[in-house]
Amino acid sequence: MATLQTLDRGLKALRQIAVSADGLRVNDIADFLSVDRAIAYRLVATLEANGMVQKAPDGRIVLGAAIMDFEGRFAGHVRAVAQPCLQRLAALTGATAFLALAEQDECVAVSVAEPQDMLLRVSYRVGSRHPLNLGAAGIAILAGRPFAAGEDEQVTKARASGYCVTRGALQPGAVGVACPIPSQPQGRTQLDACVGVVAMQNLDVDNALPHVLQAAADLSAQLLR
Amino acid sequence: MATLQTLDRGLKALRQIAVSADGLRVNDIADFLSVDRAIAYRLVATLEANGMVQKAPDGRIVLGAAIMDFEGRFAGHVRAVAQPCLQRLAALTGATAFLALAEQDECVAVSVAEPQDMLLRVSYRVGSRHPLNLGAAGIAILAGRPFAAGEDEQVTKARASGYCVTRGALQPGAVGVACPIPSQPQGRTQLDACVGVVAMQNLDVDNALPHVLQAAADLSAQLLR
DNA sequence: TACTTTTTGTGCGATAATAGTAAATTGCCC
DNA sequence: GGGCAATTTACTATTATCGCACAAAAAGTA
Repeated sequence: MATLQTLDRGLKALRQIAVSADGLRVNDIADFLSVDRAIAYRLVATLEANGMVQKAPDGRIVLGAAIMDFEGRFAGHVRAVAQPCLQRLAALTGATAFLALAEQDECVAVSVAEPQDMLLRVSYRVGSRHPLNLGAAGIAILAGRPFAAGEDEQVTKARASGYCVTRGALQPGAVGVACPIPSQPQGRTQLDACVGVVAMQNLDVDNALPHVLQAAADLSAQLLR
Repeated sequence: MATLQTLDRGLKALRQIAVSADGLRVNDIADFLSVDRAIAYRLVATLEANGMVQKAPDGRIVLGAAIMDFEGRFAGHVRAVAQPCLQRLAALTGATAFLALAEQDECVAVSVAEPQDMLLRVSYRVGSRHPLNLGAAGIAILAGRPFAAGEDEQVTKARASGYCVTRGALQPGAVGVACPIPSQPQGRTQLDACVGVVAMQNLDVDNALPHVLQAAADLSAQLLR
């Protein structure tokens, strides 16, 4: 598949700028791409002309206002794609199904489906957030990332088993089951997201688990090409 | 300043894909850029290789998972830059100062500063959101956008005057003053954001207004270099 | 001040990357 | 299978890009 060198370099630079804590200098970009500084200057100039980056007064290059056009947009897409899958998951497990994304060091519920035929159900508000290291959802997301030194033992265990079960972590009496959305075999992108269900103590974990894993696989296929 | 044609086209395509409701087809991109379809295919292939876009099963091109690297990042930057300015604004007005961004059709509080020396203060939780057409913040953001047919009269008025005052819109007894963050003279990017203050009924609007306007101008200069 | 170093930016010719044509392949609907 | 659209490849002229070298400004140093 034919790719374009100049665009490829520009996108790699842009992403590197995005993930850097306080922006990059032109030299950093040139080093990162292993290209001459002149090229980096022209890449930056083009990114800047499109509003994707801007220069801080001290010369650091940081994200620009045009990034706003992307804020929330992928999450919105994820929500739309995930909804039918979550509804199926909720119906199969009789529990509240959710898809959550990592945002900085928090876990955000992006999409939720509640079972139709239950008298009592746990509701998990879309947009609600909690620390990543709390609850099945956050732990599952961490487990989807590469091993990090000093990580919680629960995370290591969840990475090995592919899922995570917590009881009463966020709410007394609530049981959560979640697993990370795996990356695709040929894909290079990792989603930093998880699917799961949450219910009262009566949740049948053994029944729910395979459905959650299946949902994760389905979503992976749909969201990661 | 020298810009790179290939990168420029790729970025324009990417942004167009982002703002489209349900993705674009290759033909749309070719038309939009006024280039041959073969070029559009190569641009898309490069964007796709970088995970910025992906092809839906039906051929539509939508944003890809790599966009996650940008989600929340610009908002985070905005928050950091805005904080000192908001603290000043809170001190000058004795009211709670906030910066809010539009996200889809909601208004999200991104950064908040409360006055130090007040016994009672209104708190405006970071991350809280409400419909854009409700409250001074949302109306100010709408007023920062170009005129839209059928928009609320309040918005039109706010666009003309450059600010918006609401009483009891979100909470009975609360007064809000907000104004859009203007675009820079030479800039082409619009921020879709607003600054403002919110307080109890005792807010001295005549005193606060110039400070709010000044804060908006300051932030515009800092965020939209 | 003068001098050095770093950072930032620009001409310009050679050349490799791209554009754009046309042709081939694939997938899909009748 | 045949027709049609979507997608990909092959290929060459062209031109956009590369990357050296050079310049200007800024920041540091003595």
